[in-house]
Amino acid sequence: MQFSLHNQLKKSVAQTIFEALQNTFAESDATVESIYNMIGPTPNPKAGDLAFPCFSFAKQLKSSPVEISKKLHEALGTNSFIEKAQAQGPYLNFFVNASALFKDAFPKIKSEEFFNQNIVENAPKTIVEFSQPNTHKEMHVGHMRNLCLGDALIKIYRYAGVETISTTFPGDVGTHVAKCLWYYTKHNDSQPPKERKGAWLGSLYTKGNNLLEEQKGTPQEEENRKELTEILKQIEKGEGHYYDLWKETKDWSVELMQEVYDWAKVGFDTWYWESDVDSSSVELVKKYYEKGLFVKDDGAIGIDLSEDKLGFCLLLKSDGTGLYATKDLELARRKFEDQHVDHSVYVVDNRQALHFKQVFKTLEKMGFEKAKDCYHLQYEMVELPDGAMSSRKGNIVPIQSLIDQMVAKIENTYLEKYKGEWTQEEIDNTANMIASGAIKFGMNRIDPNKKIVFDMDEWLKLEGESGPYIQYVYARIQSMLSKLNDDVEADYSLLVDPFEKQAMMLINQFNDVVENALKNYKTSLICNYLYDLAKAFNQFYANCPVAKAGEPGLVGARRDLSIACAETLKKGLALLGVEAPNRM
RNA sequence: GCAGUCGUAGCUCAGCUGGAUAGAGCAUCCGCCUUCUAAGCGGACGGUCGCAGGUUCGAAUCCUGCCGACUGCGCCA
Repeated sequence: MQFSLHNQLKKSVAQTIFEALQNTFAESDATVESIYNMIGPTPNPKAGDLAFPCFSFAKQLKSSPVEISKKLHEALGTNSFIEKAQAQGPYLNFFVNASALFKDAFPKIKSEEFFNQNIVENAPKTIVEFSQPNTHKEMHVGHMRNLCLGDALIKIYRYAGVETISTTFPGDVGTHVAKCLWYYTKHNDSQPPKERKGAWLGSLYTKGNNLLEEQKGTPQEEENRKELTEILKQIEKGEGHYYDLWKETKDWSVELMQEVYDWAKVGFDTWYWESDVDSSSVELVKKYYEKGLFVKDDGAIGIDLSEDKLGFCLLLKSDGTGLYATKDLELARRKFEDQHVDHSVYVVDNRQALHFKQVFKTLEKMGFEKAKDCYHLQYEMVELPDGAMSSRKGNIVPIQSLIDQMVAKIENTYLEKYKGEWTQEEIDNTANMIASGAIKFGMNRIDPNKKIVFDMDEWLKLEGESGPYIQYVYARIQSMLSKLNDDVEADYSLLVDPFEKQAMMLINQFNDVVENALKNYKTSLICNYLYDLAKAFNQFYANCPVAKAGEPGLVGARRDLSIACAETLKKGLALLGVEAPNRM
């Protein structure tokens, strides 16, 4: 992916360096763009705000980095964003005139121009597949990580100017469904509840699975297997009482999923069902088998990928039915050919790493050019302190239970003081907004390849580096602004406090963070940044009075700085799918 | 056995594609509400960056080996 030079400060400094370089070292082949990408942070504010390391030029310019830095410094032209430059050893450091920068940036922040730049150039049309829950099971907090990750990624892509399709691929067929329906028909004697039937259905799956395990090795085993096969057959054929039951119960699960999606305000442009691609994927594989790409081995059909060190990828079982990989081939074909995407991202946990390597390699061998633009965004599991969560065993924390406990905690502690003053509706809305913020921020905060050990008590603490911390800053700013006379004129040159500067510099970095998040598929970078910015605002707020700043120009300038912080935080939270409440 | 991911403060984690004195949160202890929401701010305590080599002007970051944890490896999804 190609990125634009969207950071005005860095672009302008890069231009200044470029000119100095041209004037001093004619043989330099550095471009404004290459310089832009080399400009980085300094270790501390005393050393400056931006650093330009000169090491990489040493060889080409046959001069020491220290010497280069010195000469560049002497040749440096003026730049309105730069207060002064300093050659410090091999680094050329710049002290930014943050108030000049802010004066330039604030109107663009207010008009949203700052947030509407194309960060990506020549963006490839992208599809992101995420949230692939199974029907007939209950969604747990592990599924939430996937949902939060995928949704944030989509929003970041779209923010950056990439046309993106969001899609989901629920597992509505397979042995888990058969096990659930088997128990439902043969052993269940309770009635489905009136509400949240999907959760009840999920518990039947767990019971069914346990009973089948128990009956292994008994005369019942053979009979059970026959029954499961019969269930699967009827679903595949689309007729019979099991098929009818499947259709009915599937809807219960989908309702439950939809409840979670609605709560999280996540939507999908396209829903692909496993049952949709089931038979067509088998046809697809047969076609390529006839072409000679796939081979028969031990009665089954697959592709030998051992020369790519990916083993053997099985595609048709000896009974002629397909597997997970089979369906993913057909699904990928549809994404390429029906949706015409150039770039395809799969948000799936890291246990599928080999699966996707095999699928992508197979697609490549099938002749799909876009196979090389497929990316498996893998993430580690959410576990409980005593190990992995498993619907099979029944030791899960349902998403709903986390939501309910969190909303209750927020209403009964933090929002308690507003009871009577606010309407119950506002209290409910706010509590849900904060709970959503806590969960989404919490799920995105951790680097994807680190596992999350889920501890309910920890999640219910809404202090420190959390979504509500950021939301709280936003709400406090709104509250402060509402009490402020907003027609005083700002004099930005009065913003000279280090805390003010810190906040202004961070705001300027917003789009750089988005760029990095995109480059590295790391939504966690957005979280880290928002926390830094919120923290910077809190420090500013604790040290610099706004309303009682004294000089009117300073009141206006601090007011605008607060507005800019609030708007940037709000935009950043939105990238995580988190709303910012006006009061909390 | 082979492959992948991870190993930074008591706990949970940042540390961007190597860069200048390793940073937060939680926990513990101490201070700050007669001024803009204390879900906050400040301070103290706390680290041989798993171990050993290597590359480099420079390594928590890259390479190799070892140790440890987790995951995956043909008829589940």
